[in-house]
Amino acid sequence: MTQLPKAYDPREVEPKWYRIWLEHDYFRADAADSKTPYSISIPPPNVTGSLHIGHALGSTIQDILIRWRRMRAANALWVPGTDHAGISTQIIVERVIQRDEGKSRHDLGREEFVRRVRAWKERYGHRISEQEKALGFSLDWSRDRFTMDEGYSRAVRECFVRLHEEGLIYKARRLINWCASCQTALSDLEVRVTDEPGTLWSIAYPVEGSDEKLVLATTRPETMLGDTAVAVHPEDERYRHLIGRHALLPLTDRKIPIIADAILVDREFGTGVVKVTPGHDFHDFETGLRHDLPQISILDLDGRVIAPAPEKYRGLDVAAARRAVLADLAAAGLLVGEKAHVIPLGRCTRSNTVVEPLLSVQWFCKMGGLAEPAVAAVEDGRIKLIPEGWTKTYMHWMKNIQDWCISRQLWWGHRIPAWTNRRTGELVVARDPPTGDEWEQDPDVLDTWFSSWMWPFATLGWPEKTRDLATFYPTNVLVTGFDIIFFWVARMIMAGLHFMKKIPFRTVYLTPLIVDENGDKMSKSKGNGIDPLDVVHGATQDDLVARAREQGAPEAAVEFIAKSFPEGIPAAGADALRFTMAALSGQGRTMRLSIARIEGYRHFANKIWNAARFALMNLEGFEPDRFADTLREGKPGLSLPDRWILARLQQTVKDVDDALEAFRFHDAAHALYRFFWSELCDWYIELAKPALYEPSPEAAARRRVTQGTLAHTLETALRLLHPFMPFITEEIWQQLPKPSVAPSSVMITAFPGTEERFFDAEAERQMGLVIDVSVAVRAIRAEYRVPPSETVELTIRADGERRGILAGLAGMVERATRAKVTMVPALAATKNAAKAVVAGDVELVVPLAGLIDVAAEKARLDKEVRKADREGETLTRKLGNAAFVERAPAEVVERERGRLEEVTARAARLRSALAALE
RNA sequence: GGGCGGAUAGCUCAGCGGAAGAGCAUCGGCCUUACAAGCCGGGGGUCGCAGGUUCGAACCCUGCUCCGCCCACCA
Repeated sequence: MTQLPKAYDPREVEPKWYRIWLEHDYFRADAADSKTPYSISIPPPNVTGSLHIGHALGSTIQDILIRWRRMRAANALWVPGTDHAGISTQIIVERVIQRDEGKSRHDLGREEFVRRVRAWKERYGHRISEQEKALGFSLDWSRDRFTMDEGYSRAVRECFVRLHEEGLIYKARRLINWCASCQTALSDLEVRVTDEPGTLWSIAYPVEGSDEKLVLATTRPETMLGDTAVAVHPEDERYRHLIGRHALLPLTDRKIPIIADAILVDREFGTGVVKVTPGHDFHDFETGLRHDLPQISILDLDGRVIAPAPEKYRGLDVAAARRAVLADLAAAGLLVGEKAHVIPLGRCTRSNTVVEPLLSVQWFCKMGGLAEPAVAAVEDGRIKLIPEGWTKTYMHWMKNIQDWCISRQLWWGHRIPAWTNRRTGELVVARDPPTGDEWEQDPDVLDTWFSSWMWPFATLGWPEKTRDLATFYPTNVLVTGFDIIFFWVARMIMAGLHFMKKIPFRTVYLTPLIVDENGDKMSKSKGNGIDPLDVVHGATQDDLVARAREQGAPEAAVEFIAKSFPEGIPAAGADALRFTMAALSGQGRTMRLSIARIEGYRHFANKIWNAARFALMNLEGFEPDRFADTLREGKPGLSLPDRWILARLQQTVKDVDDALEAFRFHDAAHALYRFFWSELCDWYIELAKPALYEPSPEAAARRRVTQGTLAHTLETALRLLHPFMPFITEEIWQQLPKPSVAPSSVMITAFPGTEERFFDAEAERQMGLVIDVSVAVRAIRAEYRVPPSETVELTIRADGERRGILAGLAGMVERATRAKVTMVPALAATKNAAKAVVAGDVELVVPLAGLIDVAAEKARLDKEVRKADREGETLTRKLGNAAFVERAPAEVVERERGRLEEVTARAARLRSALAALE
């Protein structure tokens, strides 16, 4: 038999098996296979980034599903890939070039810059797949996709052109969110609104041809230079007479109309008057449309004041312009109030720059019509969101969806397939460039999400009618974070239904957000993030600090890292990390992760390892084929522990399968953990030892059956565990003696199915009795500090059936408690003994001459009596309640009666034991 | 302003209508020939607060208090 090392070391085992799995092409799916397809497309990570622990969570869950289904004979396909991630990639590369060469992207020029980003992608793109391999993910690498590879780019153009042909994509001058630092338009979703302290100024606008002044409040006085109206409420008596007249816009020579607009004014600050700046405020933009007002832009793309604002302000940035305007208003006596005010301020989610609403010509996609079928698909249950609570969030957003600004003023991305004729100004949207020199392509690129919303079908070959598409679309599950429900999930549903006429996936499983031990979101700038590879391979404190510095983390983050990991991170292996992910996945919306937790499951891996070591050391002479036949014939020669562990195993198979079916990964993980550790290791293996160690020829049959049960149980458990812990299960499984028909890898074996015939209530009842008795005796031993090496006398008094059962199982109790058991029909009174009562009226007596402190023993028994009495009282009261007996289900009443009987018997036995001490 | 989560043992969380649970931490005893990354045993909770429904509530309903997230002309 093979000798395994004493402690499990994943470092060599894991890469070895991944290599072998790849060599055998086990991850590859065949679209022509007749098995039921089961497919998942991985949410593509940013190609220039590296996986963080959140990816590890989502992908572990996907791999569990894929491996489980593959073992359940599905044609399982998991599509890998990466995303070009427009803005964030461009920013990263720009920053690096600036740092290393002191050049901006404009210094390099568009073509060269894009070439550089591609080179960057080539250099770092492998990092993600290396991480995914280290974590054991069974992705079909032959189908690896990138959102800017050639085929995908074609799909994006096709999508754009079709939507344009259908009139769903249009170009318009609109107010959009502009980030002056990224120099691009942003969608609403890329703007984060926060409440920030600001000031509310009151300004007086003189009324033309009158001494009256209109006082209005604003948090953005500089935008007054772009005002094109003043609005009052139509019902407001104070101003009704001014409607239709004009106000003299201070600091300018313009006069602007006084209009009535209930919608706008209702929302304002209570003065009853509102300035209207359609070029710089979303509400005002709408108001401007309602009243046909001119739209004036007084800021350029860098956020500097431009004409038609008066000459003296031009060139100032927003802050400077604000100071100048306020000073001039004050000088003119028109600044009449100022107070602190909290204002909601939009900031760019990438650069944190304050976002400026700017008038700009952009491409938009009409969403209303696309959203309708996507709402219906979720409403009628064709697509299910898990946890269900997210459905409402999805619905709300979808039912109020706005048109989507899809153009971005970036260089990295899918360039918009639209060309303008330099001579005629004609605009052409087409799959391919028009011929001739006079055509100039739109300089803008598409929002990244405009390519990723096609992910589930574009990765399978769309727009071609591929075999993959026919077989694997729709995919079965989407596993992703809830933070991108709007960005991505909702849009994929819309795109899938629009282009494929079919939902893109049946189930959306939304993972929790991983936060640190303090509940803070993990981020590079804080330094509280955990790199999955550090968990897998381990890292010293110095490693962690050095790498953080190298990646340009702020000094505060470096300090945080040094403080958080004084001992570094111990190598836990991929399996332990994966199991942790599964076990913690049920934690609502956030999931706190700490190294200590992962270590707990590393211990579990070691436990599995050692159980296997034990088995392999004791399976000599075992013949798997023969035992397989034996099991098929029934359960001949199986001992109680054999029958019991096989029953528990079946229960676990059922629990795990049910849990996976219901996407309850934590339930599955806990069922496995409990079974393996608390049942297989703590009880079965311990009770199996005598049979395994017994060398005599007479015991050979017994030994063979025990070996068989142990091997069978372990092998089945490994298959159950495989989706969670693929490496260690493979390593052990390969070494276990198996029936000759077993395939070449555990990953292509059949996932265990529930076999009803192994359920065994009687075995569970009997083992329950052994366990109860053993636990009680161990407690006595511990209480009186009996040295573990010392054998104690144990007298058991039980009646009827229990007497028979326990007499038969005395050997097991002896083994579990290091006792010598004597069964008696009646107890003799003794003061030099500790007593306990279990299972109603089974009495246990452990004589401990010289060790018993009568007072202490009395106190111990008294405590037990009181506990039993309390329980008895509750039950008596409950059963004395006529309403309960009448209305509660009969089986509940029956159970409570049984409990009362049990507790009453126990109390009586304990009392007499107590009396014997008097 | 609105919506959605959460509040259960020292910590992190399961349980979501019929006996309060797990892991970690803690305390005590053990190097017992698979495993000290281990084994055995113990302590620890008016299940956020107040009402209600029910024979029965940690669980369902109503209100309240804290904490977190999301949306914000649309909630």
